[in-house]
Amino acid sequence: MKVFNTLSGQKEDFLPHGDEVRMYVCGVTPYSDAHLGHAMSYIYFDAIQRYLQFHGYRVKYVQNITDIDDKIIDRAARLGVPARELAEQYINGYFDDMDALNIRRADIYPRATEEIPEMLKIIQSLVTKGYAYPAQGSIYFRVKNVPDYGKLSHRNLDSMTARVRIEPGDEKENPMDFVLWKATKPNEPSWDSPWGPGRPGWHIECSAMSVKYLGETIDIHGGGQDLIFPHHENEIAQSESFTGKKPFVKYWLHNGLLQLDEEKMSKSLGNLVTIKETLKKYRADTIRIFILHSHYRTPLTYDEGTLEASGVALRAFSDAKWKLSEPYAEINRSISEAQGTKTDGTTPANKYRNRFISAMDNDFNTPQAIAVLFDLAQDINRAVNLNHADKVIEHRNIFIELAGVLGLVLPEPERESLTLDIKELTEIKGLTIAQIKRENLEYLLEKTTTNHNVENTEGHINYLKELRDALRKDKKFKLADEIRTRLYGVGIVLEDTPKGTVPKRKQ
RNA sequence: GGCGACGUAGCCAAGUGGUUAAGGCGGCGGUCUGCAAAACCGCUAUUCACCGGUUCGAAUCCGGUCGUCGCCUCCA
Repeated sequence: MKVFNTLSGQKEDFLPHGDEVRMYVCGVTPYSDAHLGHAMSYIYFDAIQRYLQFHGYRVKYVQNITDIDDKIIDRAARLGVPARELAEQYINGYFDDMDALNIRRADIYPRATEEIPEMLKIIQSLVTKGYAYPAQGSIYFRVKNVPDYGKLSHRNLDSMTARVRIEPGDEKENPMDFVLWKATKPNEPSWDSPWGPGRPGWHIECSAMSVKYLGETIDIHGGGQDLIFPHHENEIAQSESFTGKKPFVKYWLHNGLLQLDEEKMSKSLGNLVTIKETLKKYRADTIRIFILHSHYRTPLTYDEGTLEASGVALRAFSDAKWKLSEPYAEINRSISEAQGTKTDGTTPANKYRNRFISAMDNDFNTPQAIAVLFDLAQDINRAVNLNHADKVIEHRNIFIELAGVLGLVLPEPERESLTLDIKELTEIKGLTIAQIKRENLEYLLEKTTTNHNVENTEGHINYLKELRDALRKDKKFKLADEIRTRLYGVGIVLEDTPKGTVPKRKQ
């Protein structure tokens, strides 16, 4: 298995320290709703975590929550609520989003405000060792004491310093020094420290949490490419100076950033689409296919056309997975009972699993992994067409397994609910086809097309379907087709199969 | 200015030295169907931004040009 390591700039063999992979991914600062860029990053790392487990590793996954920082304080002050309360609200929203996207929870979500003692311990040690110095109640990290500072972002102090503007009144020794502990300002949350009241700088929490929960050297540290500098660079400097052990992280994995139009999607630029908004228009699986169909290190552009295409792809996956359900169930059940259905890992279908593994072993190539799913889906459909039940079941099992590794749910379409009975229909239901008057049909179509409340339209749809079946039997195709067309107009597709008509929602 | 990445069909997107350049969306033709839809079958890049070079051989390596993006300030 190979992974691309930002530190070396190359693909390297993945050799974790033990049979448990220790993985840390930078989490969010909860002061507003998470956007699709966050979803992208966490979906990638979710797929990585799932794949590592599929591969046979145990994984210990830690993700921090920066629940105290300038933006939280500003926003809370503007809204007149305590910072803690604001953070709590958006942390809950964040977890709702992650759950809705079927992103597995990390094992531990440490919060900055609950890890202050750990951070102070590290800061104290850094001061003692000369890697940090106090200035006006704050503590700064002394970057020039770290000879290999810049190794992750592949730059050196001189080139960085040349570009930095020196701000007047800056108490730093060197403009590249960064704050470990911020002296408190009036009306801000603060914690006691040996240097007076204050709050932690941003970078220190990750060092503290990583060391505390995963140890002094971990296997994977992930995040967006925008975190490489300064955040991760500074984490390395702090952590390695504190522990005296290198490397702090064996493999640095960074995902490319989501673009909106010509720019990076970001909170500070304000050009974003939140996860909640996106989930109103697209299913979680659709979003996942949209994201995973591009490699994690490549930037991806938010595009509704591409999302729509992902939705179409999802429909194909879903249909392939549920071929054994109505109306195919009966056919396939009889065949499978007659022929038996064992799958033992040496079947021809296993070549798909091997292709999937080769793809994912090569720096988590999810686009290729998804291509394998398409090929599998095609094989399932071919087997269904030929009534080869053994083959259907064998391929379907692998399909479901591999789709699951990518975190795709592919839930069964809800068809039972189409049998709801609606009061207004009962009086019409007694009529025979010969008695159906144009007005009755118009009435039903009107009911269906104007009422977009799903609960109340199911019964209408189902009745229209029955009506249409009867019309088709009577060869009244013009009217039957009109029903189909009108339903299509409100997002209902009627598919006629040899075993009957299946109503489906357009994706 | 420094560092990093990218430019592959109408669109999205793999491939990074060697048989016919994955896969998806869209489009076209066919099978099936009363007609559709879905599914299946076939077609849809002699060519990988452009110009040079290395090589028996390059989309893949090297140099240059043009264009795009990210980081260098908080940011997944």
